[in-house]
Amino acid sequence: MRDRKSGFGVCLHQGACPVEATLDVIGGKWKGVILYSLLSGTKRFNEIRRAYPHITQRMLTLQLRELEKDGVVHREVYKEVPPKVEYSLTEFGQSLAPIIFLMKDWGEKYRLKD
Amino acid sequence: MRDRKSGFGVCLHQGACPVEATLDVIGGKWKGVILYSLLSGTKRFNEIRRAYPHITQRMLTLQLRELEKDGVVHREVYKEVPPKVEYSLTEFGQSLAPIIFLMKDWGEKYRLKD
DNA sequence: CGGCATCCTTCTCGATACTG
DNA sequence: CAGTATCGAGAAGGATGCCG
Repeated sequence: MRDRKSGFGVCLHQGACPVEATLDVIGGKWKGVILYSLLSGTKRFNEIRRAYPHITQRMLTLQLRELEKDGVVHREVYKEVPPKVEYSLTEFGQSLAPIIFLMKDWGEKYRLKD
Repeated sequence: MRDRKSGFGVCLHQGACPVEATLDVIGGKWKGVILYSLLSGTKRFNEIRRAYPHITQRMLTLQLRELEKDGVVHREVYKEVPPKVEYSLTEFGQSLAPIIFLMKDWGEKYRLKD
């Protein structure tokens, strides 16, 4: 599913799995948390890192790049020293908010079920 | 995230990522579609296969087993010849319906954006 | 600060073949 | 019909080090 180049296109044109199309955007290993943290506002790279220390720097970068490529996250680079990069949701990304919030609610409600 | 044995427990007890808890349940490669197809009612194994021919038999089995383990899908085996196995959502699984539907809506709305 | 490059390990997934 | 078993390729992910 994560394989946008091959599998996803096929999936889309079959017109049979809109759910997968959505999961393709938000289903990455850390994308849920990243999007969730950006829902509360623009964040710097290390702000997100501090919020989720168990995400490696590499993974955070990679996932953010994919989210950027999918058009849900905006990356603003300030040409300063030291560098400053801010991430925020695009308007398109905001359209995912209801889903993220529902997932948050569900997770909070049932997390202890196990 | 898929790694329930190590990562998930940690995530849960940190109490910091309810969104991940949800994605852990529905974020598997084919779980979205499977759940979506079960929302419209009980299905036999090969019914789901026919609906999504690009899911291999192996993967369908594996994903269904995980969903069963998570308590969202019920597996009913009829002791007949030939065998008959029916899959349905548990009541717990039904609680995911709003999320799945939202994801379906989003996917339908934005699938052509690329 | 916010990365990227590299190496290396782990895991996922598909293909194929076999079974009650 | 509804699986299970096994193999192997490739992707995902972690650790580490370097850079503007």
